[in-house]
Formats: sequence, C-alpha cells, structure tokens
Amino acid sequence: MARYTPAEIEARWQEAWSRDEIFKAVRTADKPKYYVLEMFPYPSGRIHMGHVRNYTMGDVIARYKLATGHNVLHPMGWDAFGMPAENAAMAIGGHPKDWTYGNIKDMRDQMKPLGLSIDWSREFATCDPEYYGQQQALFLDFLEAGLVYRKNAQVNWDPVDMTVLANEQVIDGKGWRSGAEVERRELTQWFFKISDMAGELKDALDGLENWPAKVRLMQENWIGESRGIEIPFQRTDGDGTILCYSTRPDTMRGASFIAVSPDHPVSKALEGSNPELTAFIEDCRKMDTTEAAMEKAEKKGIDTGLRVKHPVYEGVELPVWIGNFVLMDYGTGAVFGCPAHDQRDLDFARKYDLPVRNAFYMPGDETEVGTEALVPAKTEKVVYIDHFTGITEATSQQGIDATIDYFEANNRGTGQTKYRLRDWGLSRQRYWGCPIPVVHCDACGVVPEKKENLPIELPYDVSFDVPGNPLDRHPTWRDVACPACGKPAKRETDTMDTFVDSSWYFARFTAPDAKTPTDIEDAAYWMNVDQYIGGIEHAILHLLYSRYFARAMRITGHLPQGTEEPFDALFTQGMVTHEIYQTRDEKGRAVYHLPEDVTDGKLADGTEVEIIPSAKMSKSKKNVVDPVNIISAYGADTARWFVLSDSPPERDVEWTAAGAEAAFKHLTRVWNLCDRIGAMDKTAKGEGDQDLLRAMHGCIHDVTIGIESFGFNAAIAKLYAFTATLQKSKASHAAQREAVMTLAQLMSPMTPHLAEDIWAHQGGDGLIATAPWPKADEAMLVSDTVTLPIQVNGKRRAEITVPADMPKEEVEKAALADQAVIRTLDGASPKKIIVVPGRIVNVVV
RNA sequence: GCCCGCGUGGUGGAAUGGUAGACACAGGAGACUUAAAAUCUCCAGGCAGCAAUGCCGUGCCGGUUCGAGUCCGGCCGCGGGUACCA
Repeated sequence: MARYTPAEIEARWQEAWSRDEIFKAVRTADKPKYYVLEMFPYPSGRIHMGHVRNYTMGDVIARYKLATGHNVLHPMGWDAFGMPAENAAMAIGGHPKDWTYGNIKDMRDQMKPLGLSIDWSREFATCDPEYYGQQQALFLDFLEAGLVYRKNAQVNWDPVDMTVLANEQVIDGKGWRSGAEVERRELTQWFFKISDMAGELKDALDGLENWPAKVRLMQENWIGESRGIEIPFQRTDGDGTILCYSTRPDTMRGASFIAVSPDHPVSKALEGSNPELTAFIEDCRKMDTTEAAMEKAEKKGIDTGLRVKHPVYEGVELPVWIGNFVLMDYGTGAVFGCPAHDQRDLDFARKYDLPVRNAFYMPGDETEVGTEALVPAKTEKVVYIDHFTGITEATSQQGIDATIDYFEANNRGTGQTKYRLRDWGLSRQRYWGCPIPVVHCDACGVVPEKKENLPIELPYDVSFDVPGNPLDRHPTWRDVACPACGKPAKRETDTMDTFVDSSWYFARFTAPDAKTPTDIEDAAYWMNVDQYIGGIEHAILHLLYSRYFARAMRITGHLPQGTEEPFDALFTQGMVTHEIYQTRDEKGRAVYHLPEDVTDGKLADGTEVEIIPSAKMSKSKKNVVDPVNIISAYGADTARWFVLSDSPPERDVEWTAAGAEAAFKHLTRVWNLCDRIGAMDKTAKGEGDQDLLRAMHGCIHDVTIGIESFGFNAAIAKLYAFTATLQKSKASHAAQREAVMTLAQLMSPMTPHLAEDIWAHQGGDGLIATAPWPKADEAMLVSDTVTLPIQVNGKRRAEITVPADMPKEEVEKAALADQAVIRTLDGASPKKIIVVPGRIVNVVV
C-alpha cells in the first residue's frame, strides 16, 4: 500500500496550478466577479500561525467561489513601511529598505508552500516607488480638493534623543530608549479632513449589513455623534466670551465652574502671568498624548481667577478653571461643570471645594447629591428645579431639547451636532514612509510638488546612528528648487502615516501596474471587495480610514460611483494562541522557552516549566510555533486543516502539537480510504448504497452552508462524521467512488493538495480546483420519520419517533401515551401541550 | 477611565429561544501483534446507584418565557481598541 506523502503531493499540485495559471485574475464578462481579500501582512520576516489562519480562511472562500463559477480576484501584497524597519536599522545596522525587501522575499518563500490560490502577478509592496508615487499623486489631488490641510498638533517629544516618539515608544511617561521624561511639543502637521465626513461615515454604517454588528457599533461610538449646544459665556473683565460646548445644557442650574483645556487660547494667554499657573500648564504638557493616559490620570485643575457670567441667572458668576481633563480637540475646548449630574465634575468639585447644586431631582426624592452624581438615563423622567424654560417634570432628553430651543430663540447659543471623531493627522517625523510631496518656499509658502516629478523617492544614502529623522539631515535631498518660482526651497521631510498606505491598497490591486493610482475601468469591474478578512484589532482605525479614503478617491475621480463603502462583507478572525512555558533565573526573572524545547512539561535537562495559560503568540514570550516547521513535518494541508478545525473562525484558536498531529492522522485516513476504494472489486454488489449517498448529500448541504457562513469548524466536524460513515460503508464501488470524490471536493477548499490527489486517483476530469461544486439533492435530505424529545414542565423526560407529517393532535396523543411521560405526570392532567413541529413537545402541568 | 467582545466537561469547542456537551484532543477498556508503534472497536459532564433511574450542571446574582448557554438588567474575570504599533 502506498503512503500519504504531503511533501511530494503538495509540490506536484502547486506546480500544476501555476502551470495552468488557474488563479490569474482576468476581466471577463461571462462570469460574475468575486474579490476576496485578506488584510495584507507587515513583512516582519517570518510568517506566523495568525497569517496561516487568515490566509487559509480567505483561500477557502476564494477556492469555493472559483468552484461555484465565479471570476475570482485573490491578491497579496505587503504593508511594508513602518517603524520596525528603522528600529532594526538602529539595532543591527543595515538599511530599512534592504531589511524590508529581504523580509518580503523570506515571507513569500514561506507563504508559497501553503498552496494559496493567490494571483501573485498582482503582488506589490507599499514601499515600492511605483506604489507610493501614486499615493503622492492621490495626496496632491486631495490637497487640491480641499481634503487635506495643515494645523498645529501635539506630539510626544523625547528631549534627550531629540526626536518624536510614537505612543508605543512612551513607557510610563518616559522615552523607551533614553528613559527621559517625555514632553508634549506642538508641530505643524498635515491632516485629512475626515471630520467633515463624520456624519456620513456614521450614517452609512447602517448599510453595511454584512459587517459584524460589533464593528459597526464600535465605529459608531468612535465617531460619537452628539447633539448639544455652544454657549458663549461673557467674561466679567469685559474681555470677550468663552465658548463652551455642552450636551447637557438642561443642567445649567447646577453649573458651578467653567473648565478650559490647558491648550485653550485662554490658558495660553495666561501662561507666564503667574508662576503657579505656568507650572500647572507645564505639568499638563508632561502627560502622554494618549486618550487612555488622559482619562486615567488624576483630574487636576487650577483657578485662573477669571470669572464669567451665568448665561441665565442674573448676578451669578462662575470661576474659570484650567482642567487637565478637557480636550482641546473635542467641542470647543471649554466646558461648564455641573457637579450634581456628572461624576467627573463632582469629584473635581469635591476636591477643589466648588459648589454642588442639583438641577433636578428624581420624582418623589428630593435628596441633594452627596458623593454620587445623579445621572439617570435620558429617557427617564426627572423633576427640574426652577428651570428657566418653565419645564418641571420631563425626561432629560426633553429638558435638553427645551433648553436648546430656549437658547436659540433668545439668541444666546446655537444647537450643534458634534462628533468625537478628530481629523486624521498623517505627518510622521520618520524616514521609512511615503514622503509628503510638498516643498516649503520662503516666497511661495507651501507648494505642492508637480505631478511629473513623482515619485518623490526616498534617498538611500541615510544613516541611523543618531536618533531622529535622517531626511532632516540629508545633505542634498532636502534642497530643491521651488516648483512655483524656481528659487531655492526645502522639501518637506515628514512622511505619511502607514495607515495611508493601507487605506487604498485594495483599490490598487485592481490595476497594480496602472500609471495612475487606479484604472477606472478595472476598478469598476473588480470593486468592491466582496469579502474582506482580517483581525478585529483593525475594527476602528484601518477600516474607518479605508472608508474615508474610498470616498475621497471617489471625489477626486480615482474610484467610480458605488465604491464609497469598499468592503461589501467583512469577517474578523480571532488570534492563534499558545501556552507559555516559563522558568525563573537566579534573580527570579522570567525565562521563556520555545514549545519545541518542552516535552511533558519538562526541559531536556529535566527542569519542570511553569505553564501559563494561552496568549497571543509573541516572540518575546517565545510561545510561537513556526508554520514552516509544521509544514515540513506534516505538510501544508495539515496546517490548513488544523487552523480551521478546532475553533470558530472569529474566536481565538489555541495551537496544540497534539491537535496538529490529529489533523495529520485524519488526512492520512482519508488518503488511505481513497487507496482502499481504488483497489475495490468494481463488479461486486454492495450493501447500503442509498444510505451512503443520503449521508453524502447531507454532507454536501452542511459543508456548503458551513463555508458560506464562515462556520469552517462546523463544516469540518461534518466532514469527520461523513468520513467515518464512508469508512464503515459496505456500499458498491460505484457508490463509494462517488462518495470519496465528493468528499475530496468538499475538502478541497481546506486541503486543496490532498483533494487534487484523490481526484486524480479516482480518475476525475481535469483539476478539482476548477471542477464545479457538488449540489445537494433536496430529495435525499428529507427523512420520513422524526424523533421528538418530550418535556414535562420544560424538563426532558422521553422521546418518541413519529412520521414527519403527523398532525399536531396525533403527536400530542402519542406523547401522552408514552410510559415515561405517564410516570412523570403521575396522574396530573396537563394544562397545556406545546407542540413545535419537528422540534419538541412540552407538556405543562 | 471609556468603547466593543468573550466566559459551556480534563482540553479546544457544538447547539435558527426547543434533547446541553456534536466533532476533535487528552484519558480508559478491548481487538490485532511475540512485543511495541501504527491501525481498528467501544466507553466517557459531576454526584448517588449493580442497574433502571434520579438529582445537579453553560462565570456569579436576578428577570422575561411553556421552555434560556442563547433574550433583558446588575456584577466578576479575561481579551481587543483607545487616534504616532501594525
């Protein structure tokens, strides 16, 4: 008997696919198109199991769609700009470009043995000048269309390394390399005006029916639409007004202070006038720029000494404070504090001894607020105290609406819909990114580069021995003639956020060699992405930016109408996790060990390891399994089968050596099965042909539904069961051959090489990859009897098998006649009998 | 802090509001074998019981329902995101 030898089989079929170019995507009118895309990888140098899982899922969909008669586009590329390349250059020398392209080559070599149905002719990396040059062209068009602008924004500044730090590089407020206390610094930076589209980006979420509800909800909350009011508060010193934004103007009776951001013009004007205040503002500048750090930090403030008039109550004055919790980017950078009805304001008021005054009570309970703010749901009725609009008992929402109406009618404020979403800052003070194609000229100001000069390529001759952006220090790259006046000028040295690169790559795949960012006809044919697959960690930023970019590209004529939402369906898959093996060194510090060095909980020298529950595979914890090792030990089909089999795709999957071994054993069983059927007596009469074919059609039905609904693990469970049925079958050769060929087809999206081999063994026509997907015969799926569980008061007590079409009354009778039911009822007469046809009977007493 | 998600046997997990634990791993028993490996067959949530069977059981507390792992409210734990990681 021959043996299952994946190494040999897999190489052979991969060659056959590539020879016939069956995965090459060509526009055609005779088939419906299908664009399946997995989020492209960052070229770190090694593929990991997360990649294998992601690309295998996409491959299952792509191969299934190919078999169901679609013209499939399934491309692959590299998200190749980013910090790690510069970090590597600093740590080990070398050049980010060489490091990146070397990694791409390595990863492509590791990926190809997986047998993915990718059209490799469309491959590109975002660091290819052909790609980022087109990105620069997009930028210039966005600039012309008013979609990009410059403004000041804060960055993390490392005063020792004299460089801008990413949030990730700030650890406990200190620079990761220098250890210096990080400061905030203001720089002029480029921004995409995404906030202009906030309302549309929010409203369009409703149309994304094939996106996970959780992602739509996260995006909606992120955009954060709120209806409120802007109210100018008159300064008592006569020096104008302070404009506050509030979503709870109905609580204005309880207002006891105004808080402005440390970056607010009022704060800036006062800075330097008073040492205490100056020190406070400086202290605020030492905070991380992250939202999490701001929110978790202790709420602090300082009285500016300024006072404003209460907009409604004559003679009431409110102190103006600077609060470290007020964001300049949200609303107007100034709020009024109402301690009674906001917990943060209450904590602040108690800390600084500011008045706490209720604006309303709950009906029938006139207790003043103590340590807990009174914040009922906006739909709940409250009793307003002495409200200037005259309302008394009303819901908070009614109170808010009435207040806004009152202020607008009296010209004292304007109702505003605001969004939490901020404009997208794209400037990065780094080398390894797409250069922003503008020039700074003393005479002309900011001048866009001419399109014929694109791409503005990164210079290769840079060094990373000193921190900071080497483009700033480059002797010649910076110096250019102004594109407008021709006089000496300086090129912008900031590069673009890598999220820009990944916000339109899906469109570029439709025409990767076009001399413009896209080819409108190719885009019209291939867009939208029918199925997008990637990690949940991208639920907000990457997906929101891509949605914005599709709109901006549509406005600037780079995408056709109807592509505003570029991803018709989205699937977010879970991570691949593994146990962590740890020992301690003599100082008690954790030492991690690779899974291949641990057997039965022990190292080679017998030392016991501590086992820490599964976590996302990461190099630092050494809980990584290299797909390359798995493929060389068991073959790609085993790796593919395992990552799909054990967990629902949206959840994390734990990699276990035993699981991989089991997957391999199963594939061997299937291969042996094919071998046995091939050797059968072709003329002998068999037994149970009908039963086998019935099971086969059931399997076709279940697996098809499983694949279409991303229930890969459930589909695989059905395939296990059907394999067991086939193994035990005594049916004729013809029936068994049909069954094993169908089994191969149903497995082919998951284990394409093994499936091809079985297909060829059994004399199938052509390649299984292009054979039409089997269809379940409906007549074979229905059964004439049905087994119903019988509950008494919701507890299962018995089951009966009855004809499938038995009328309800007969089913009731049959249920009540059952011995176990009679015993349980013990003479009691049923009050009600619920018969759910084909499902269950519940007898209620 | 805030937003989102998840929590089911020894383990990964299955279950359109309708028999909780499919399928698989690990485990146990047996067959084959001189033996082992491989392969095959069977058993298997917990407690009690020879068994029939009974009781308990989907993180915790409460609710809706004839019926809740599933829906609702409140907690606890873990994970993702938090705008310069990708």
